[in-house]
Amino acid sequence: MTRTSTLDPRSADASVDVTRVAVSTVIFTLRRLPGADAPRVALPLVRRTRDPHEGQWALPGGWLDVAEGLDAAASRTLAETTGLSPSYLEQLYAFGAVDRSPTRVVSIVYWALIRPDEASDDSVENVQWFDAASLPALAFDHNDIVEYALWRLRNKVGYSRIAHGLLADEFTLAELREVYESILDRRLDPANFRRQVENSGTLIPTDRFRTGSHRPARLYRYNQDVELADRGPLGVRQ
Amino acid sequence: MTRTSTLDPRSADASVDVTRVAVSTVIFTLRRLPGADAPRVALPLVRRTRDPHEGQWALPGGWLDVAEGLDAAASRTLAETTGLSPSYLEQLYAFGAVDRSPTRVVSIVYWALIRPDEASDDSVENVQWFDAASLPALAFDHNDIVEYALWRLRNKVGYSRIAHGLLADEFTLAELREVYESILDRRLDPANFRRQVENSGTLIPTDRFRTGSHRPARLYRYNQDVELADRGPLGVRQ
DNA sequence: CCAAAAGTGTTATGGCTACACCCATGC
DNA sequence: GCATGGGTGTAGCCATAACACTTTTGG
Repeated sequence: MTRTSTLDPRSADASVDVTRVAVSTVIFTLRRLPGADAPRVALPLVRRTRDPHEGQWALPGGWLDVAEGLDAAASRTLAETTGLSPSYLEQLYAFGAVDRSPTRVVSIVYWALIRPDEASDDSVENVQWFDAASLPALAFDHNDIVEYALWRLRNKVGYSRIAHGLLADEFTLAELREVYESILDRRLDPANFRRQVENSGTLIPTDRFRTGSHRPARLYRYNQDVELADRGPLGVRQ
Repeated sequence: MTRTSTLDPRSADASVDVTRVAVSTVIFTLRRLPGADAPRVALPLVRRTRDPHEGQWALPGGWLDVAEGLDAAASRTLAETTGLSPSYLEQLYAFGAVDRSPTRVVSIVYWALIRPDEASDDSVENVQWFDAASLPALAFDHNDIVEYALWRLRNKVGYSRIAHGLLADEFTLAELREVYESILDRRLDPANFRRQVENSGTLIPTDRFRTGSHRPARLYRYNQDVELADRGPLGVRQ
């Protein structure tokens, strides 16, 4: 492959009048704040160290490499900027307004879920976790993007089983219910929730129990035969 | 704005090692075939006149201009290649597999609906309407893309009111039901369909009736106050 | 024993489905 | 009149919601 340096789409030369393709990801997890009872939706942001919006917080991402697919680019840029590899990753939307950046950038945005234990806090430089409900002013149009991702998350939790992407392998029904309650921001009836999820066939009961408080709760595993979400005819393409 | 000709992303020079951004659209309409009872889902394809897959049928589209948003590019390329302007247009997915084209192309794909009366057949050169259920082998990964768009169409018709995008301003309940039946490929109970759609509050009854066969059927209009589909916090952005 | 969460049972409600039935028009 | 689609009524079914109730642990 020949590559002329001046044509490298990853160069930050603003005088070059081309459209560049970036890939960003909105990663959600649940965080239990010290004083709070219910966990909250949180996401990691990266402090920008370069000119457009330098110093402001932005979604993790990077330029699309000429020799990699979109999904691969999302995974790679995510790992490079935050060190995270999500349990669930799905394309969200392509943002391409002319004025969303000083230079012309089309961003293919992904959204992802990560288990709380995988969200290694206080590790990588320039990365910080924020409460999704109270974000600062982000770089570019990233506030809008997060808002849209949150909408998709709340929507999708209603008709698919993505909530499992926020839990460890084994979990109690109360923990699963807590995930739904945090995302939907309303209480669910424990009795009805149990029956719904039991009848869905997505859970496998184990012989183990979570002890420590009151009556022990049975631990469940996720039934891998049932997909997290119906993505239609799109498989692991890209 | 300065533009170096060799950097023009719209040039078809395959030796230039950059990622170019294209915009394509899957446009659906309903066509009543001569001998058939029920209308069928149909879409227009464009015969390729250039090298990659020359002579094969492909989705209408074109290169993204540096100074236009994604939605605008979809509308423009659609009008340029087919002369159509849809009643409903929504982003579908960004396709960016490395091997989907000889040169690296990321395609932002839209899907659209058009009313049968607007689908001016036999007009534009190199454009032909195909039955969505029996397509030939298309250029690039366009067969997969159409399959995904059909999946989205069938999904979305279940929880939104996009079916109106395939009808004229005034229509009978039987005509609206026929749209649903064609997309979902199954019969719906006329009585239950009537009640469902009446209770949804999306229809405004008029004083006019469709005559010509048997008992006249009341004509309805679409209630503009209710959106065709909930797109979440994304408005008319781009 | 008591508090609290785990887990079960029961009833009401509302939407959907199936289908019987009446209405109005063309022929 | 009669065939046909327009339009209404109704009973069964099933998922959900609300909530009373029992069970099992920690303290």
